[in-house]
Amino acid sequence: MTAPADTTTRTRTPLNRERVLEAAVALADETGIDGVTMRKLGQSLGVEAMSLYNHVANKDDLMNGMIERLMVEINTLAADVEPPTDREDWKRAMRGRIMAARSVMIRHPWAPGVFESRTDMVPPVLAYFDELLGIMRAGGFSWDLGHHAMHALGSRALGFTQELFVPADDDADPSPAEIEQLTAAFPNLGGMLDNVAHDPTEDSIGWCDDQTEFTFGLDLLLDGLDRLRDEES
Amino acid sequence: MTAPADTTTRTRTPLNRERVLEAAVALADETGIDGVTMRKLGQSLGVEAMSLYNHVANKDDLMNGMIERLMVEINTLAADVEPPTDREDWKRAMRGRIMAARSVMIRHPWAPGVFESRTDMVPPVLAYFDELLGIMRAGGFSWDLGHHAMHALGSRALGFTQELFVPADDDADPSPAEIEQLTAAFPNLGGMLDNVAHDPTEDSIGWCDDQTEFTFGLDLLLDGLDRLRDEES
DNA sequence: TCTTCGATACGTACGACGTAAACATACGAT
DNA sequence: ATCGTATGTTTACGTCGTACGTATCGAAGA
Repeated sequence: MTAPADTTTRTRTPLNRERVLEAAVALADETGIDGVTMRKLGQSLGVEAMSLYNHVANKDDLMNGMIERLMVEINTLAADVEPPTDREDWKRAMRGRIMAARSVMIRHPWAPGVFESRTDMVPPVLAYFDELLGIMRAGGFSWDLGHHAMHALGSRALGFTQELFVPADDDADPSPAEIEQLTAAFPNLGGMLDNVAHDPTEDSIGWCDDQTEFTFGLDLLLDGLDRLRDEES
Repeated sequence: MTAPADTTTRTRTPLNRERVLEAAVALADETGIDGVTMRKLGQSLGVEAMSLYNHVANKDDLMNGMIERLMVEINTLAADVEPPTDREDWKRAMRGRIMAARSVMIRHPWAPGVFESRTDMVPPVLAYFDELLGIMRAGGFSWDLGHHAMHALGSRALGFTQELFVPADDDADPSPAEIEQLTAAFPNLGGMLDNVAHDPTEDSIGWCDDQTEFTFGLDLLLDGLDRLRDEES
């Protein structure tokens, strides 16, 4: 049954943690996070599922590793953003780093969900937040205000916010009949749908221009924090 | 084997969707959302797992139903919050409703996770958002600004934000050694830990006073929106 | 009163999942 | 040449969601 066939002809590329995580990220990009099972991940590496456990403690550890990889990606991009040049420049430096994080999140749509499900303190995540906090400190924030600021930003600091409604895939946009029904039951939401411009040429997931909404909320917070910082000093 | 024993003595209380959802919420409250499996839910109702499918299409539908129940709870509380009395009163009315939502989320700690994992438009959720939007409209918001506002608030409108780090349960608070290590590697985070007051008498999950941070972020956004509304008119 | 039928509950079964345990192989240092 | 250690395989267990067929029951019609 098991002839020692190819052991001589092919020296197997050795697996290691990095290759496992890389494959996991790639698999998640292709098939979504639910497509990442130990069996399928093994398959994508030409290996049995249990072999993965030599490089990863368990599935939780695998997820943490995937996050770690993303964070390295983010921190690399963030390193290209100019550090603040003076006390008033904190907002620009911060915004740049957050938008860098966001660009990575957009490349890996499964990532926000994984981040949300995880509560462990992964070092590269800490490094990222430490840098944000450092920028605020350099901008004159008190420890207290900086602390509040991190909470106020929340997941926005990592470049994502909860998408309220992602329309089901079966028909991307709601039909006119559905809209009419919705407008009747919920007049304010209906009015909004009628009156808010939805430029279909923009690349937007569903109805709203993600980028616009994200920066709107981000700037609202950053401007508010800027005002508080001024009052503080 | 199967004597028709108790069919005469006991008329079984009939199951229905409402009872199933109620039991599911109770089970989630007791054992966490992962404790809610079809088998265990059936067990808690004295019924086989498959019987539940007579009242619930599938597990997804069950989850939607649980959310629906929570939203009814929220909307009931929100109905007690005075509607805005004049154009300037929008912030109070909005804040009250959001804090009502928050009180429900705190009673059901599993709820944010379920909300985050769901993308369907459950009617009572729409009703809630419709009401928030109505309050803003009554306060003089344009459709556009109201729309941006909902995005800016994000999950905060439902009374929760992503908790960045929930310390592992094994030891609730990090040990001094861990803190020292962390401070060394991440000076800004370390400085914050050293300098931010953490009143242990407050009921706070871990290090930060949830309520304080939540209202801080919420007010930051509401104040910023108020300023934009003023500029708009 | 007896029959019939639709709704409801049960029981069994299947495939997928994470992973424990025992085993096999390969490799670098002695 | 040998032997421990790191790595990959095989088998198996328990749990999950749920498809499918059967049994039971209350109410309506004969």
